Amino acid sequence: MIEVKRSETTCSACRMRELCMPIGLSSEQMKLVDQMVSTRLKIQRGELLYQSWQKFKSLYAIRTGFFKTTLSRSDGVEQVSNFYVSGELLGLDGIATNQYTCNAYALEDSEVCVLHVQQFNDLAIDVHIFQQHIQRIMSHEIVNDKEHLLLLGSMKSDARVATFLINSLSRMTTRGQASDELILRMTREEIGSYLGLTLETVSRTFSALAKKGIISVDHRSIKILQPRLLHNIAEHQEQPNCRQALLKAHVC
Amino acid sequence: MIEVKRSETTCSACRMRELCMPIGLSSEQMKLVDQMVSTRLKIQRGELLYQSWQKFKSLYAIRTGFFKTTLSRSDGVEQVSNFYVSGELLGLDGIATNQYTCNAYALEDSEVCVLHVQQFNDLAIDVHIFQQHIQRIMSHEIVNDKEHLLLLGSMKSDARVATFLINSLSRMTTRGQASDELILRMTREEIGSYLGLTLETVSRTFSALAKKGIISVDHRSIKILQPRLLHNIAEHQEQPNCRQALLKAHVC
DNA sequence: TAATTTGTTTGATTTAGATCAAAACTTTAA
DNA sequence: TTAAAGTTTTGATCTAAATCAAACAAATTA
Repeated sequence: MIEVKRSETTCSACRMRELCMPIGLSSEQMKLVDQMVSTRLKIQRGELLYQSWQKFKSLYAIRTGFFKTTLSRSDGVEQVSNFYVSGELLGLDGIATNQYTCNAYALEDSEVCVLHVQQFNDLAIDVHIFQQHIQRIMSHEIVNDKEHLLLLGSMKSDARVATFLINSLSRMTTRGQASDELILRMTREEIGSYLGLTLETVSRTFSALAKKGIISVDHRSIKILQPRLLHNIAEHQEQPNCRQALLKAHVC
Repeated sequence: MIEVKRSETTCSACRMRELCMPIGLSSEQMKLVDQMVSTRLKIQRGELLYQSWQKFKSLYAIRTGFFKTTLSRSDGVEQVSNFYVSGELLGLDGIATNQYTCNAYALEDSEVCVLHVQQFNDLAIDVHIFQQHIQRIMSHEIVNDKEHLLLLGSMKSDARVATFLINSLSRMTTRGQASDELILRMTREEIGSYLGLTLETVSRTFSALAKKGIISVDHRSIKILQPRLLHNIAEHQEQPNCRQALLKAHVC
């Protein structure tokens, strides 16, 4: 009876199980996971899912929708730190200090599965494989952040924008149908903040790429016409610090 | 007998146990951890501990010494992604993909405890509390990376340098004796790479801070004379994107 | 429907920090 | 001890990207 009830209230369509938990749990263990992710939450465009300094209570698996996370500077300005699409996990930054360290906003009407940390901990005691999986996801987050560090620390603006387009596209295609078209869910300002650029520079770079015939831009719909050339631009990161490149790698 | 032997070969002086593993393991479990960290490795200044794309075999707890990790750009130039002091854990980035994603260099003669991943996994099955602890360390790494992202994405050069000095000092003092003096183990070029600046800008910023009497610089020894003012500079991050600050936080 | 707000593009100008250059200082090697 | 290599400082110049500005387009709201 509980079984039947759960099949109604549970995240059965939630991609959590397929995407985030594709590992060998017994059906007994899987039931526990199901119970854990049974709470859903709808959240509207523009709303805050959680906020920096709030007590860490849950992880959130995105069922549908689109999110950005931002980091708050001491002067109150927020810098976009990442974008998250359906199937991805929000809130991992909270584990370290039991407080969230960024703010998560829905950029479109979204639905998430709530994984309460208490249930999560209870479960983890039994299901270490689950915990190992979370560990893997966290390590992935570290790897992503390092890539982003590299982008912010040493790539010039057109390489940053090109990298952003390539990554956005591949993220879409791994989660859905392959395509050369990209629907951006965020503003130029949010892209700029994410890439350490102003919105004007982002806009100008889009225009320049379009003029060269590498992409076509129709408001928030971007078509990648010459992926090869776009990759070249993303990789052609000799400036700034060309001198250093020369010294160390004998390039330039 | 094994007990006695272990006390000789084991990382008893290794701060691993105190610093990285200060959690409630039974003495039985602690024995397992001790066995696991019993392999030590000496590594000389300038040498590579592990390298990007190598198979992930171990985590390394720094016993003594100082390390930098670098990210490799596709053109071969390396950007410094972090510095690590004794008591900290190297190699967490390898868990996600079973390959290291950065290069770890010793900046001075160092000694590490080797945690072989196989032993590590076997142990984790028994000692989930250990695994939880690793999880916490990883989450901390994520939090640190996010802070670094914020620095690279939206702080101007003097705030970056001030933040670097403050963080370096606090990292030293948490691990040792409190002091207002800081011995840098890395070159200006490495600091610049870490902060997304050129070595000249780092040097100029040091000189400017010294001229103002906020710090004093004697080659690689830095004395913090006015920590209050240094904090102000680190936090005074209104530029760049002053307009955005104005729009969003009504500052400037 | 017009009115208002929000987001985007493009142009002109400015500037923080990069680049280039050279001298001075430190460390290591011979 | 000198030599050679590596590191740091400081100055002059240049440039990529920020800032300022204004027109325009899209999305919301009245």
